[in-house]
Amino acid sequence: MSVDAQISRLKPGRRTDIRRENERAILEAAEKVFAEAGFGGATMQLIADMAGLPKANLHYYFATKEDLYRRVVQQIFEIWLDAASSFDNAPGPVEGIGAYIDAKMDISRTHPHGSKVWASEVMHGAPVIQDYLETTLRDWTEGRIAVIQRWINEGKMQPINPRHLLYMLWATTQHYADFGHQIQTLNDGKPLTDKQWREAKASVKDMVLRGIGAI
Amino acid sequence: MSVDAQISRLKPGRRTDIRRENERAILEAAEKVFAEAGFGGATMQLIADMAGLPKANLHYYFATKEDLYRRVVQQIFEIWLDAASSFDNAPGPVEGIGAYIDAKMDISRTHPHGSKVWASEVMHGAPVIQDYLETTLRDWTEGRIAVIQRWINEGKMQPINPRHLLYMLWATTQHYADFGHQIQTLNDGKPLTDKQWREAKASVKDMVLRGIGAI
DNA sequence: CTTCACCTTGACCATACGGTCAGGAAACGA
DNA sequence: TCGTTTCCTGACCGTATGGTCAAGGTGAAG
Repeated sequence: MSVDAQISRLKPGRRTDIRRENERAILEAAEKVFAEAGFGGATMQLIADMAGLPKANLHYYFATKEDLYRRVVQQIFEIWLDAASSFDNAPGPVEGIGAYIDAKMDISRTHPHGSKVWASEVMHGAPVIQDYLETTLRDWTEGRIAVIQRWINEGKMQPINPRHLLYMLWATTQHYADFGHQIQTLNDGKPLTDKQWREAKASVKDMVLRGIGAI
Repeated sequence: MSVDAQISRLKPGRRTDIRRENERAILEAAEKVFAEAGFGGATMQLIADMAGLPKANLHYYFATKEDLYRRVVQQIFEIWLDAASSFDNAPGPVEGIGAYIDAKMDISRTHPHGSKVWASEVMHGAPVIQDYLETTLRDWTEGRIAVIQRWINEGKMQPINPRHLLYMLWATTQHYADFGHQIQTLNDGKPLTDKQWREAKASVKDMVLRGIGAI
């Protein structure tokens, strides 16, 4: 570690703090605006207002609207990859897939904006993160398919098609974020309560795990 | 008599035809452009080019961009409502829900653009079709919940939460349209073949029907 | 042929947007 | 205190977009 880095760690420094805090505020505002208006409908002015900064200041930290958008999308992808670890080191589908559903449902509740931005990005043909789909996501998917296939071979679940199981997991869990507005409307216009979220998670886990013959 | 003349005689009238044909072409182009670029990213010029008409002509048939968009969204909603009839008059969940999955999966394949437009609309808070959600969709949902509850009471399936079953059906079937690009990327960049679509439908039906204890 | 309703479209306009820039303020090290 | 780097921001610019309009074309009815 360099001397500079040591000093930097001991004394965070006003400068560093300013940059970090402003970038954080901008990314948070951008995530919300991109989610609610889409890339084309979002404006730098609106993001700036929501972040409490002049528009010109945004361009100081993020050169272009695309740069800012790319950062937001990457952020979500990393959160999802982290959640994917729930899958690993599980003795069987009940624990592994159960934990994965729990993790993805929690993210749908805590990061609904990010989920929508991702969905929008993919729906528009993934112009920004196509390389991630072809590398990281593809590798991750193949790995989990192998795990699921192993569970099938070990007789721990029915011989279903692992790929379509993954699609069902993604679709179902992300639906609670992406279509949260529709769900809220069908819930008398009120957001799901803690109890209702627990019920949702339990329902999804029950149907999926029974559907693959794991329970 | 020529074929043209025969067709011409069958046609109700040139005027009506022109309007119908142009509106059809505009709506078809608009559905695609709105799906691929979002409402904010779509431009009337691009829709016009794709429909093969001057931009000013679009505004002759559809006063504003919002009007055109609204028509596109309503069109999809009606298609989905039609598919919902698969649910009715079924003796049990295997036939009713099985047919509904078939119908929704077919729509995901034949109308991927419309599905994306709908998803985008809901994700952005349903600014245009909120009233549909609160009336038609809510009524339809309550009706199907009653049907599912009846099947449960009759012992034809496990006592799962009907509401979350519906969400799972919507999420899973529409995923094949909305996230079609991601699925294609994970399929070596190639669209699903007929065989793969049959496999997808079978997998979804198998997992769902088993998940609710109907098979 | 004339009339009239309907259709077509190039040219145009006001606005809003992404992005730039110059000049100044604030923080920091020496 | 002084010099240097980083940060801040009002004013500005070129462009693209949704929408308008007036003039002209077209076909069917009488």
